[in-house]
Amino acid sequence: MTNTEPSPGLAGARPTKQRLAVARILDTFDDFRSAQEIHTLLAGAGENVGLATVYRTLQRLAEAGELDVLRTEDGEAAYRRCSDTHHHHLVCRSCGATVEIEGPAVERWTETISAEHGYSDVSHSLEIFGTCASCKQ
Amino acid sequence: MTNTEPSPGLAGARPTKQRLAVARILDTFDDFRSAQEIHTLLAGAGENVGLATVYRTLQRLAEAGELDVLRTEDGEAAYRRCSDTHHHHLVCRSCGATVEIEGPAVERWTETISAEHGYSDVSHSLEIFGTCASCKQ
DNA sequence: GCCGACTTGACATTGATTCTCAACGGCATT
DNA sequence: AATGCCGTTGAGAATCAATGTCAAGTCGGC
Repeated sequence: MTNTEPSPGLAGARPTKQRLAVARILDTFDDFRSAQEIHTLLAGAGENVGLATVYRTLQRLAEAGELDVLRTEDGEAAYRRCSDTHHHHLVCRSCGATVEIEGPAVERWTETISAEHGYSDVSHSLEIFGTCASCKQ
Repeated sequence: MTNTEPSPGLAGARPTKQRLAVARILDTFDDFRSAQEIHTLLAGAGENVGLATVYRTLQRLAEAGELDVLRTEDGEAAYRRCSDTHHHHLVCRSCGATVEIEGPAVERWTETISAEHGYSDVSHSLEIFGTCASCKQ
């Protein structure tokens, strides 16, 4: 029997050299990085992956829930690997350090609110930006 | 005595024709509109205000807290007049209808969390996107 | 090894936002 | 009312992330 479930961490996509490279680089950091940054990181690691491919791959992974996406305060998308539970982030504005946060209360709250107003098909985004202790001084 | 407090709704900026036009148009809708849309609305109203000026004005007003800003799911900034209390939004993905939401609990929660992790200078963004009742069917 | 379907990458393009800088317009002063 | 200072404007160029294009390359099964 052939294994129908291909390489892990790739959302079922063909495990091409490029996608593997992206998947690998994602393990080397644990804060949020923009697609452009990731592209540069790859180049620095000797892996020449086209920018478009990086975008495509990140998007696919994000859709598949393999990655967290967030919009920085100036509107760029940033990615990182995430645990599979739904959660939010506390992000340092200057160094990018991230803390994963769970807020069951918030989840319930948003659901109640949207139901109350007749909204369905609801998604929400909650990000907290601040300056972390070490960047403070 | 000279009135030190200039025109209202302009964040203390000089009340130029352009700024007044922007301020006025903001009163004609109560959902979120992108800068570009606002620019077009102005043009449609016969007020020819430069795009750059629209951007500058909106930014200034937003900074002054006269406007709410939010990032749509695809990263564009959208604006609208807001009440002066801090709050969040429940936005319809398809028609843009907006409900203003207050969540003292969330405010407290974010503050506690960030303090817990040593983050200071904290701001947060919480938006809920969904499909409103009328767009549902 | 061969083939069709899926991927890639270099490049062009879009679209929002910001920058530049000379011309302009408030406004306090004379 | 005229003057000068300084903030403001606008047209276009410049940025920059993100997406589209399409021919060339690659994967995996047969």
